[in-house]
Amino acid sequence: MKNKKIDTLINNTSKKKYSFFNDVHDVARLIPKGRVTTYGAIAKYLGTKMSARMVGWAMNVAHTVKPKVPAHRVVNRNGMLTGKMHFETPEKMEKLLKKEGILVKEDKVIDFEKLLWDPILELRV
DNA sequence: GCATTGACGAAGG
DNA sequence: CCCTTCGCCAATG
Repeated sequence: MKNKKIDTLINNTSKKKYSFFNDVHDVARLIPKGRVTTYGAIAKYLGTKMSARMVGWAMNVAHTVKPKVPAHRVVNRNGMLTGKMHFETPEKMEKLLKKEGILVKEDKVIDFEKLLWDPILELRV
């Protein structure tokens, strides 16, 4: 299986280097409003299933790339907002999520499984 | 260039 | 069922 789906979806055939980060950012930007996904799901989709850490690392620079990546829609496998502290402001993440209709309590996403947007399921061609 | 660390996740105790 | 360990790969010291 190849990651060509992403390339096709984004039509990103520029000279841009296809790095893991870039892919992560691309997938993250494809997350529909009001939905969330997990680091593992993205990693899995990209083929490096076991390296969910790298996804998180990519999120660390998510706010530095041109089109800001909606990192607030990415949570860990428990649906917990583990990365909120790494945002510009910790409150930003929850605020954005709630703004999109996602309920957050105790740093956890309510009905997380229901809102989960798995790229493997949604983007599979 | 080696060692440590990480917004994670699965498996083992 | 909670806690620890290991794996993964890139960045940083």
